[in-house]
Amino acid sequence: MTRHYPHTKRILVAVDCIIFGFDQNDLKLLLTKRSFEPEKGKWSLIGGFVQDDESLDDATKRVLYKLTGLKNIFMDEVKVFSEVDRDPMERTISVVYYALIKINKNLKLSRDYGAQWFSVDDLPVLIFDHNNMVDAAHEKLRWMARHQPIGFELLPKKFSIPQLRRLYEAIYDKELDKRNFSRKIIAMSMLEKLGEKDKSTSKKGAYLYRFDKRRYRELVNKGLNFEI
Amino acid sequence: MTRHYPHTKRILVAVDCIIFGFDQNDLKLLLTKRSFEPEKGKWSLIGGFVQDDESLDDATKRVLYKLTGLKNIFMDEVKVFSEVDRDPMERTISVVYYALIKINKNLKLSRDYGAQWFSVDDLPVLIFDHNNMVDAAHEKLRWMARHQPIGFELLPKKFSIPQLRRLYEAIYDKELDKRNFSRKIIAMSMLEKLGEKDKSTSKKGAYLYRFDKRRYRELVNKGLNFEI
DNA sequence: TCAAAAGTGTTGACCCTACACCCATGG
DNA sequence: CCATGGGTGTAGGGTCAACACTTTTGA
Repeated sequence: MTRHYPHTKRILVAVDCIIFGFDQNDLKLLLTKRSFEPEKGKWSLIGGFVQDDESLDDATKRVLYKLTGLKNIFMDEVKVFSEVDRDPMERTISVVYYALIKINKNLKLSRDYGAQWFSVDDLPVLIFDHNNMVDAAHEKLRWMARHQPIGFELLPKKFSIPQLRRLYEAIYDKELDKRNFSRKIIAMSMLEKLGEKDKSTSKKGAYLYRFDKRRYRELVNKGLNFEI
Repeated sequence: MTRHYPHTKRILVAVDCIIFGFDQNDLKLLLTKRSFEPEKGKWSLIGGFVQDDESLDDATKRVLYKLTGLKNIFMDEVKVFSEVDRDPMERTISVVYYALIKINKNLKLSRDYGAQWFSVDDLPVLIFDHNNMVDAAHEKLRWMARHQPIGFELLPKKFSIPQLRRLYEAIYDKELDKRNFSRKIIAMSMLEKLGEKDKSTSKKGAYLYRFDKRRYRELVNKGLNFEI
């Protein structure tokens, strides 16, 4: 015997991803050319319908993997967009995620989606309510970056303090005092200083650091609360 | 011509609400006896399926109204629960909201749901993943109450500082220094002091205040950031 | 008159901000 | 040798936490 809840018209469930990356000085996000109707050919977020056998997290991982070839991407739910007419073709609710990835030469984007990086403050018009999704995701990113150590997800494993500062300046769209910033971040003692220097942005070179996740967790257990 | 996206098995979309209330000293939440299969008769969150013609917010408002008779309840999305087998009957994803209401003698709960208030730290076992939903909602409430002035939604329009403090003590499950607390909250100057006193909890009586939303917005525009 | 809750002030520690100069080095 | 970005120290103000006693009044 198969039992069912009472019938309602079908509601499709989708996920859409705001994929952030950081490229030296700019916070960017990845947009794709929509490959199917409606609005085929327009700029849109990457997304997909949730399948029978997957949770929303699974669906998001699948979508991200197909585009970037990466697994274990940092991702976080933002909110659900569910206005009745948001998709003109059929009733679809969409759960928005943001994801953080490291832009570097190893990153090989699938050619299938016509994906392109855009600076967050110079975006094209997107389909449906996708611009609103971006706004919501950006706001959540700012909030989370301030209170959780997620900024490191956007940087290479080894990074310099000035690089980290530029990242936060890009996220907050605000200049930060370099002395205060480095004092604060070092005082949290969750960074491991490496011997090497990064000379790509200056002649003197800047010391490289690594985020020490284990140490961070210890500190949190001792009552540290991260805030930048 | 009707166009459709490719077919997938139907996924039902539901909302579930964690309704918080504050009763003098305790943070409570409202549970109902489930009235349909599966798990009929067990304690559960109040919820409902999203209908064709409503957004998630609409659905949540409808569910809250049917139970409490109230409109304009404060509510906020927490996250989506979407594990494939979370509902044994049929694939259902559920969007969790928390809502804040004022418990008082005007509150007339519908008799249809067998609803009952429970102290947040003395809850029964709930159906499905509802206990996890409560945990997620409670965490979000703590977070939000610290950073946004939502605590007032749980108190009567007129309230005393000690009452407000007891509320925050209940939310954080932590004692707060009454001198520091009242200094801090008054310094934010978003409360309007009224002439009257509340004598229900002491012989001396405590001055009543009102939250001044307009003033609060002004302060935020001037760069205040609320934090308790 | 006493019990019970409300109200109030001070101090020291810490943290945050603002600010300017020297260092290292590749070109 | 000089232009460029990296690195560092200090002082003042503000904020926060810790702490105890007086006030009011109903019972």
